[in-house]
Amino acid sequence: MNIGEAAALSGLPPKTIRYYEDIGLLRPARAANGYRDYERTDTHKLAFLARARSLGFSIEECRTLLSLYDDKDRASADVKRIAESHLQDIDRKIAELQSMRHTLAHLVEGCEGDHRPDCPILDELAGKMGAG
Amino acid sequence: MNIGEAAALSGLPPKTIRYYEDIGLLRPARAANGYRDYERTDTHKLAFLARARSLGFSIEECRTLLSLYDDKDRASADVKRIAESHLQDIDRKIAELQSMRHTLAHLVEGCEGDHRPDCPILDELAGKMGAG
DNA sequence: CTTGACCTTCCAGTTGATGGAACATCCATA
DNA sequence: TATGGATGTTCCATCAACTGGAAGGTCAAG
Repeated sequence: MNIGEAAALSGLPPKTIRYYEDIGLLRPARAANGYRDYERTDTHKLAFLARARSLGFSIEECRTLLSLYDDKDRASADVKRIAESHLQDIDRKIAELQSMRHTLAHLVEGCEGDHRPDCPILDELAGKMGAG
Repeated sequence: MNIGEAAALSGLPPKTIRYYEDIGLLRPARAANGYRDYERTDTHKLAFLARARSLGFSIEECRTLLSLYDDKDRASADVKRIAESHLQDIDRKIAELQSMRHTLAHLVEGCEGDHRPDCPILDELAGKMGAG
């Protein structure tokens, strides 16, 4: 099938699919006219990639996951290790965002939000830490 | 002062400071020898930028915040609006990450993590949604 | 006068795509 | 058979927000 159909089946835009080919994630066959020619299994792998990416796995992680997916003899522990490491990444990001949220919410609270120019948000961003 | 000292005072690497100049965030004076020449107020602004960036404000938000910082007549409401909108962005990101975390943790839980090739993580990424 | 730390500019690369130009191909219809 | 529109192809540029490195200029100390 052509790239358009593969795109519809996998949920990835054609541009992205070509990009994934560029970086060597998935190389489809070529038809006589030079068009990319995707198999059913290719669209499965593309959908796999779409899902893994949406879960925040990096392209390099996806590359590894895909090779594990292709390897019928791999141990599930290999996959689990990657997933757990990614889980830790996510936890770190959440913690960081929550810390940012905390600080920012505090700044917003202290600001009157009126017509006057006095603004504790700018003051604190500027390093003039006040009472709060 | 030279860029090195401004970097030390603001906490930003010289490369980043030059980049900020490139994109028009902060244009310092130049000394006779062509070196950038920073004032005290410049280093305050650089530190302001460092802090705003570390709180996740985008460069464009920083540009706006900096112009508000410079404008003695601005209303604190203007600043508060930006900060609140950014707070919402953060909340959205946290929610997204937590949803990812949830799904992924569920996958990891279901995986034996042993020598056998059966791996629910890959299965589910592939779209074969099982019992769980 | 040399050494080395610092400064300058410019160009390339990062991540993960996305937009567009210029051109080829295919299919359906007039 | 012509033609027109929807596809497909390649390549190049762009986004955020820097970072690294090359090639060279300047400065202060010894």
